[in-house]
Amino acid sequence: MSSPKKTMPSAAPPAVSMADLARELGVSMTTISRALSNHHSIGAATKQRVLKLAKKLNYQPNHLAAALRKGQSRLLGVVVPYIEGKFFPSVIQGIEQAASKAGFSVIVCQSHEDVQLERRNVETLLNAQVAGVLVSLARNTQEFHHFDKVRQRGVPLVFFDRIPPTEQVNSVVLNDREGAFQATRHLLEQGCRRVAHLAGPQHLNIYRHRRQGYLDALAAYSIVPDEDLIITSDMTTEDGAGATRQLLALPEPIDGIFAAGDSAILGALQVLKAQSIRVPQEVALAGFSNEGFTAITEPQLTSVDQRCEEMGQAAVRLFLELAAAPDAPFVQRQVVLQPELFVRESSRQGAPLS
Amino acid sequence: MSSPKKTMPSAAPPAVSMADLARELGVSMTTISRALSNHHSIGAATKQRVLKLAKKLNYQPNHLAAALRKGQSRLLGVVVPYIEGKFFPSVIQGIEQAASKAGFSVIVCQSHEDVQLERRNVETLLNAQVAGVLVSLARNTQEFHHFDKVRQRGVPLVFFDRIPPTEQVNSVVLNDREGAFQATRHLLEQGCRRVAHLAGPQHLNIYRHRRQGYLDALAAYSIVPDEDLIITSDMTTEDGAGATRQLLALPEPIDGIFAAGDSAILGALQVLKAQSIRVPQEVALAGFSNEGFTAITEPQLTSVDQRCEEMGQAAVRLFLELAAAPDAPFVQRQVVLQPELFVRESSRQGAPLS
DNA sequence: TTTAAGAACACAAACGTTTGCGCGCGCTTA
DNA sequence: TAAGCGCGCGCAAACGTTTGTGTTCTTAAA
Repeated sequence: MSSPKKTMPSAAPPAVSMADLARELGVSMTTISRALSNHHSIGAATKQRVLKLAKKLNYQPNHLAAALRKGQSRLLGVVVPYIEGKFFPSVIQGIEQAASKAGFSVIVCQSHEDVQLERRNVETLLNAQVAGVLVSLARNTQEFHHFDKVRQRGVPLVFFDRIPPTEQVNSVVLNDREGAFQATRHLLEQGCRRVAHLAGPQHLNIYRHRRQGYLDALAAYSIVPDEDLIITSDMTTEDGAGATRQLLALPEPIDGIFAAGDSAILGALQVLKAQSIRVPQEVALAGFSNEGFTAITEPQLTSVDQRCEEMGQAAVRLFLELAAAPDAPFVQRQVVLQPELFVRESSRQGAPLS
Repeated sequence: MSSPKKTMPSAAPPAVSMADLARELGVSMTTISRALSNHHSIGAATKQRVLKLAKKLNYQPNHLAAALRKGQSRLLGVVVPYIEGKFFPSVIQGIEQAASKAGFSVIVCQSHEDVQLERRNVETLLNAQVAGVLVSLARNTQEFHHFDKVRQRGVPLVFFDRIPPTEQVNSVVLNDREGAFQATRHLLEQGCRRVAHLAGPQHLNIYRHRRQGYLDALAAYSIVPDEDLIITSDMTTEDGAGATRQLLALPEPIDGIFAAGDSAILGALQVLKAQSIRVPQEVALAGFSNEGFTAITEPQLTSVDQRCEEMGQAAVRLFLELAAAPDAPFVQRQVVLQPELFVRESSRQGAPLS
């Protein structure tokens, strides 16, 4: 309204290109290109002139053209199952940080736990000529041929958190077994002797390892695992609630629950409170992921932190290594992060009642 | 290990291009290109042959080249302050959905509430030749020249949720005033008469409107607003807690709090419970955003839902409209979504004690 | 003084598409 | 029978970079 400009029919002024700079300075485009990328065969004086003019004309490099010519962009593709909750946003956060430090931009896709969409996402990313692909698998991904194309094109591929079981791949994971071990051992240290486990889909490495950690901790205390105390589900809040009701119906009562996810342990907590069973006095609880809400339930929930940001950063580092040596023969690399147990009221003996 | 392939030094097989298809079929690249894009000047028979061969050779179009030639890609750039919590992931969800339906891919950037990063993100997106830019402003963005470049390049620009105040822009927003009005009126209907308001930074449209809604509701009940009852902050949980302590120190007690964000109302709840003040009997609470944790606190928190997914979808629709008529003179468009109040225990009179 | 070497820059061919224009064919219409 | 028209397709020039291979000087070594 107060704007001085006329109606301006979006008169898109053709962006200034290297050709413009070259014409203006009376040199060739080669010189411009090399000056901007700080090539050694360009004189210091010329470089200065080019840089200065570029600033003045507000030259913006066309990354598309560069990517086309070089067959590779400065884009990093990421495929995650979803972005709700705390985990994936945080690891994306770590990825963005490390990537931007290395001069890469990040493009994020969600598979929504669907292998079909995952497939399409990978295609999309490849067509966008990404320099690398970072993937955390969808829940129902049991077949991995859609990743072959990535490698065939020579694009670095890194899996994180949820990784393929048998394939030779580069990956960064949490030591899920250790995290589960610590959480379960902690419950045992608090005096629990009948600790149940809410397990996730066992074809996923993370849930398999968490279950193993649980079993290992029991073994360390010479407790023989009771199959009735291990309930496998999709780990939603409702699943956790249902499983807990099932556990409470057992003839011999339980005194602790370790869930492979925080949503499930939340469901457990809700059922226990509804039935006026005191937490942690009668049943102690521990979860996995250190979700934001673990600190605001009553009692607050003990949980295993997954080092989300470190995971993202590590994935990018791994990608950069792979990108640095494009034609190197494949050697499997895996970085394993150490989890950290956050002990809160839901498992601490003598914790104040709410 | 069991893989039959040799060590395979990442022998990237040169991707099959339109030139390959043309050679194979003995036609020109023009024909290939037109056949693939279903151009009318290509015979049906030829189209079939091309399509078939493309499938057979697993031809993957190089979007970069196409984008370069056409000066526009099928990428949609999104800039948000952050992706934690529920709101932005959900709206991104809506964006992805609508975008993929229209054949666009989405690239997400976080500004981390920093105008500097926001500026850089916009640059990055433009250099990636995105077809459009969708933005929700960073908290400290008070100056908007970095968006001029977007329009200058003729790239459609849509703001959502947090939009510039004075500028002539296209935007999709929630009716924040209405949402705040409903929440506050609800508290008054429950019998509250001294309702406080935890307000956010007033240079942001959303917080200004929420405050106005609060004031309007008071006016509807002929209550003159008390400046002591309006506390402005950054709306973190700590801010909410601090503000609540401040309110409790007032000589005349309050009986309700409406916060412009859920984190703040959570802080309020924690302080009230710590001081054994009963919610909602002594002080009723209502927040804004309908975050996930509002359903798991005790008591559960009343909150205003922001129609996140609809917002994302609407933003994409707006973008598509703008993209359809590139040279149309600018006319300001704004779509306003209607909020929905979720009434829960924290405000319901006669709600069961936890 | 001759020669080799290096510094500083230019030529031109790529990268894989899209698209305005042109050309020949067979058909209809006058 | 000649003019006109639409169909189906090819030619070649873009789009904005990067880069291997020159080319021209200047300078140091032989």
